Amino acid sequence: MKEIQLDFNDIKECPHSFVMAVNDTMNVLTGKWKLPIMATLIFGKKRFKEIEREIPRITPRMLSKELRELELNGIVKRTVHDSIPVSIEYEFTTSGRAIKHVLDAMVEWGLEHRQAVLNRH
Amino acid sequence: MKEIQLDFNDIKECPHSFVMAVNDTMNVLTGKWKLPIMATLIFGKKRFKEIEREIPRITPRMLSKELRELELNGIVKRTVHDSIPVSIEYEFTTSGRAIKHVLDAMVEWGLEHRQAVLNRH
DNA sequence: TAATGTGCTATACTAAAGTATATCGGTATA
DNA sequence: TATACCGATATACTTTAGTATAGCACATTA
Repeated sequence: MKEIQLDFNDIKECPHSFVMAVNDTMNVLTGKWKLPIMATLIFGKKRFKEIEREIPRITPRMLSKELRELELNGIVKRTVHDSIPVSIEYEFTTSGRAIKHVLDAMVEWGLEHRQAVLNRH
Repeated sequence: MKEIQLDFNDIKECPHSFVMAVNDTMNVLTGKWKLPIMATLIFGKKRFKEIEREIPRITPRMLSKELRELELNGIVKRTVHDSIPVSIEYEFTTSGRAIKHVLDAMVEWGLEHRQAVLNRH
């Protein structure tokens, strides 16, 4: 996982902590399968194969990779149940679930912007 | 400019228009220099060289490319003043400026999330 | 015993994003 | 006349992101 380092740092008038915050958020959301994966977890815990089945063209490699990134970023919690056989569950952390507010803002702006663009033609 | 097609479509429970809205927003924000460029335009119009000077390591190729994308996406307006020599100015569209609400949500979540992660250790 | 499900990883590849460097036609300035 | 600023574009390259395909250890079901 390569952290995108937006070269924002040198731009005045914008607190450094804000820049870092936006970078953090972008790093969480960037990646082709991040949002589909999060969408599957909205209504609760899911197992690897469940997520895989719900996202049509994803490969296990990508699912594994993106889940690991989400876990490292503290968005998703991975729990190993030591039943036989072991089952493994993925779910949002509290902080991870809160990213919904960002998505809500994106939906709102996206809808408005699409209208604005259409109205110009 | 390649449109990221998040394969979100097949996931039930989420209106298709919402998915498109989030995709639109992500397409606008994705790209290493998009946010730095937008940051320079917050306080008003700027010329190509002004933006270039304010963003330390950007190359003219990338600035040109990202500005063109922002223009195509209806975020930024490009105005050619036919003075001699011509000067060209870039500024936010109304709809473009409104993306600030999304950035605000990202700042808020980013700050809270960073705290949440720190508190766990 | 064979086939199937679970939760992955390894290797090799293609495609997309970003960088480096040079150049261009016009205008203004020394 | 030489130099520099403006707003870029062209070509070639490297790096990162994503895909394709195979396989593995273990357990269950037929």
